[in-house]
Amino acid sequence: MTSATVFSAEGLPPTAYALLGLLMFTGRTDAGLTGYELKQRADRTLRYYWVSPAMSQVYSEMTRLVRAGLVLALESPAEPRPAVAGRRRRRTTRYVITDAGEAVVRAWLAETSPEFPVLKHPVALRLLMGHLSTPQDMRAMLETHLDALAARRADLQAVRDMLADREEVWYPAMVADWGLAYYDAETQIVTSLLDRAGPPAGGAGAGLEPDADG
Amino acid sequence: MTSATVFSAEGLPPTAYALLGLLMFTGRTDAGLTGYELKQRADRTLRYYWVSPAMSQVYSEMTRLVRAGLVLALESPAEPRPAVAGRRRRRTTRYVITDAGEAVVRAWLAETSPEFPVLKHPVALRLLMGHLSTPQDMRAMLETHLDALAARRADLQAVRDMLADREEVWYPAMVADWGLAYYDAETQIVTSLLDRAGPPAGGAGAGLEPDADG
DNA sequence: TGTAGCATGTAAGCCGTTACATGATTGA
DNA sequence: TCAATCATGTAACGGCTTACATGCTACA
Repeated sequence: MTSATVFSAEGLPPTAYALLGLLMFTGRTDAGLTGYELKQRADRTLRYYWVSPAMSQVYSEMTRLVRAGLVLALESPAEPRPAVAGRRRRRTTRYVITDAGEAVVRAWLAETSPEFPVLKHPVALRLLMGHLSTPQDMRAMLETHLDALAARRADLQAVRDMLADREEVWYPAMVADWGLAYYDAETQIVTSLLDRAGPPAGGAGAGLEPDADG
Repeated sequence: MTSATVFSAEGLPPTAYALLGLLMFTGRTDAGLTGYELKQRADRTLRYYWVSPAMSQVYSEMTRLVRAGLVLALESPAEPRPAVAGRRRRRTTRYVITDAGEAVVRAWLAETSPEFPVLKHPVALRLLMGHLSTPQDMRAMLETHLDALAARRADLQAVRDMLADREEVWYPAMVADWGLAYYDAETQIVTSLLDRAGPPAGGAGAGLEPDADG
């Protein structure tokens, strides 16, 4: 229709689509989101299976999207004096996705296929070099990782609870459940690695086995 | 001991430690590894829980590490004529980790603690925005992902088989098993998501449920 | 009055990728 | 002789982060 539809659907980094996607939940009918709020949403969603971009990136990405006509920046209409007592008047930029923006997200979803996931797992990376450390230290590392995993899982569970069974967020809830199952699986796997017998002889003892000294 | 031990253990990107770690397997006693071989090792190990760096990065990283004294670049001693018939004579740079390099890796392992893993999961990211697509398309995406998962798993299984039960690679085998279990878990989770009932009403039908049209 | 949260950016810089360029060796 | 693999780099650039800078509002 408009010339705006010509925008190349590629050329945008995945994080841009992620942010556009977040704007599709509240940014359409409502007043939109501030950069700050966008970052908060990201922390509660993207964080678990993507990356929560830095504040500065949220802003620079919004600038880019506004320039591309995919997002509208609403300088909020002043409200010169505090309208309601005790209510902070907000004079900030609120971002709203445009029709062109929505079209771009839909096209991206429909016409491109997802790459295989990339995992950056510092614990696994270090375990690979276990022979440079001690079995005790490797055990400790894995146990610490179990704690971190539990903490993360609790965070995500809180998010999941917020989503309750509201239908608008059916898919986000689904993704959250995916994440929970993922953390559970990783917990099981790491636990079983800890149970596993240590490296064969040679080394200083029992490997990953809890040292039954004495 | 030597002034080389002063090298700041930080300041190196994780990929540098990963590459140093790879050099610790063969690069110590043997003739070392070429950049090319290093990349191959990375493809068989790092790839599954980290990132397999581009060739160009392998070289630039080696350059950095050589400059830092953590790696030795051996310009191979010529072998002017093909020593053995049918055997390619290699006149290439082979990289060997130095004592300082080994110290740095060990210090990194012992003194720094791993960050929480980061997952970049394009499939989950798209599923989050499922309401912008059709349940059918989401189903198809997840099914395609299952195929990709199976292919990846097979690759990793092949790697695991190569590691057999050789003790030098006990830890790499452990990490490979971790990866296999991880892929299995993800397969289960995605399968269960596909079995799950679709989004409640409103939308055009049965959600993720296989459409029982007619 | 001060701190915490809200809000918005700029600047510098590293990590890492793709694209490009080059050339030797092996085997069909 | 041609293609595939081995082998090594440079250049340009993009994404994303950290550090820095600024200022307002709410509340204790």
